[in-house]
Amino acid sequence: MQGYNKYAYEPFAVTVDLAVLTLRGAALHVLLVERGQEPYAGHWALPGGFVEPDESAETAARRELAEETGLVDVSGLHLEQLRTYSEPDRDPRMRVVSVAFAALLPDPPEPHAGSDAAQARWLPYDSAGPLAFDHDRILADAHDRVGAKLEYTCLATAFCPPEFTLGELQQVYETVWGTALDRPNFRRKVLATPGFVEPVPGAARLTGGRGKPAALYRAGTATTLHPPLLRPPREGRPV
Amino acid sequence: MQGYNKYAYEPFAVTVDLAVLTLRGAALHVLLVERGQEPYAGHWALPGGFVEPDESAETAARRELAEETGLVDVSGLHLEQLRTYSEPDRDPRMRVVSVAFAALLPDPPEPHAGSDAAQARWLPYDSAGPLAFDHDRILADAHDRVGAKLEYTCLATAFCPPEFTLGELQQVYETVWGTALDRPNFRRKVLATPGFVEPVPGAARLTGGRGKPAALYRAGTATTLHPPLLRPPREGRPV
DNA sequence: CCCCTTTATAGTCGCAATGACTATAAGCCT
DNA sequence: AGGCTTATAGTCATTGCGACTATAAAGGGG
Repeated sequence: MQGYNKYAYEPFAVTVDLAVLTLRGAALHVLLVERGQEPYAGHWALPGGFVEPDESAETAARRELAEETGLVDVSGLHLEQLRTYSEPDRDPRMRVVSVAFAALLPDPPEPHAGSDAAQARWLPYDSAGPLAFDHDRILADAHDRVGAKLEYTCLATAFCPPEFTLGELQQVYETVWGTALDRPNFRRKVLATPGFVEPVPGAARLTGGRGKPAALYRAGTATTLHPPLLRPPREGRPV
Repeated sequence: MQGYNKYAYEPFAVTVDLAVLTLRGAALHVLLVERGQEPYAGHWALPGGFVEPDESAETAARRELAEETGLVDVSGLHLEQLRTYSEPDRDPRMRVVSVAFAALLPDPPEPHAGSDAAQARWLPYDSAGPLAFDHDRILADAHDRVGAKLEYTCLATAFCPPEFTLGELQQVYETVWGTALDRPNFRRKVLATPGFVEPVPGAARLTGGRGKPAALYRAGTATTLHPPLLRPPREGRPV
């Protein structure tokens, strides 16, 4: 970066790509848009767009998130920069460097088609088939990152509405990790971690359907979990 | 990213910035270059440079790493993408988006001045004063990331030469975290983690200086630590 | 040459965290 | 009413880990 001038560099297009994740029932879903143009016309892709001259990648990502989901207020949503994808051939048309983000939503709204008139919808993570460009890789990286951060941060509450039950919180872990957790142990662990969740004071209870009504909790003030909530170790792991 | 054309976007300059970290004795050091030109002439900055048209950010970072350190073979060094810094005003001259990397070196070579004829040297992390641009932030983020990854990955061996003693490995943790660790407990934990380190078969021993010679180990095949090696919790942490 | 310092390694003890499990409570459904 | 479902309370044994003691193997200074 010493002594460069305006003409010493090659200009790049800079975009953001978003892996917008949410839980629908017991399945992880991702927001995808259908491409209308070549390349990859007819393929599904992650939503995204260009970073404009006066905004940062974070600002651009939040703007795109609002546009694609149709949500009015996205200020409270968790948005996390994943990494930047810059392989020279990742877009066949031109040199595009993309800053990827993961966004976590509690209650998924029905998406409306973006300004580009492309179709947008939620697809289950497992059946999000081959995506355009390197978006399969980005989506997998998003999943890995979120799964890892569940272990040692309070990220799971970002998937939950403002007030939630411990069962819903456990469902987040089980869905993202793809493993079942013991309910009493999960409960003990969460409640023993200071600042993870705090009970809603009024004896508020929510009855969603069957079974005994559960107590409601809010996200606490802590951001990290000490000690972490480790996922059960995989069986076929190298010894 | 639907239906853009060549002229629908604003071109950006894309650079890489490197936080090259190493251990000298018992202190964490970072490789810095002195800027010769405005802005921030005379200030220290992280090494870096432009991404060229035919290379990815990772390739550019490894190329810059070789140039700045003078090392011939940087293929075995750990290079990790941190995040991308894209605030519109982070460079007063023009719009520059920078992909930041952390690089970990075992034995620090004496740096030679880069092609820009700027001065380059190792500085202790703690006395790496105010840096140019947003490089203070980048350096702090690199330190945070490395400290966190020591907990749940085998990253510490990236600071060590091919063969090392457990005392040297412990020194990595103590230096990066800034805390003292109990030696027998550290040893027990490391040896109990399958794949973290493996003993050098020949009864090889290294006598660096005083004390009983220590057994030598190599980095194992594992990449993650299960369960993690947690750093001692800070005292004044919110309850 | 002996002792002292330094570092490595072995092992002990007790508490805290956790996995596996049982039991009870409180709602809905038929 | 009885059974199903989910929430919550608690038990028990094992593991992990922090704190600590002890022994071994080197070098250095009188």
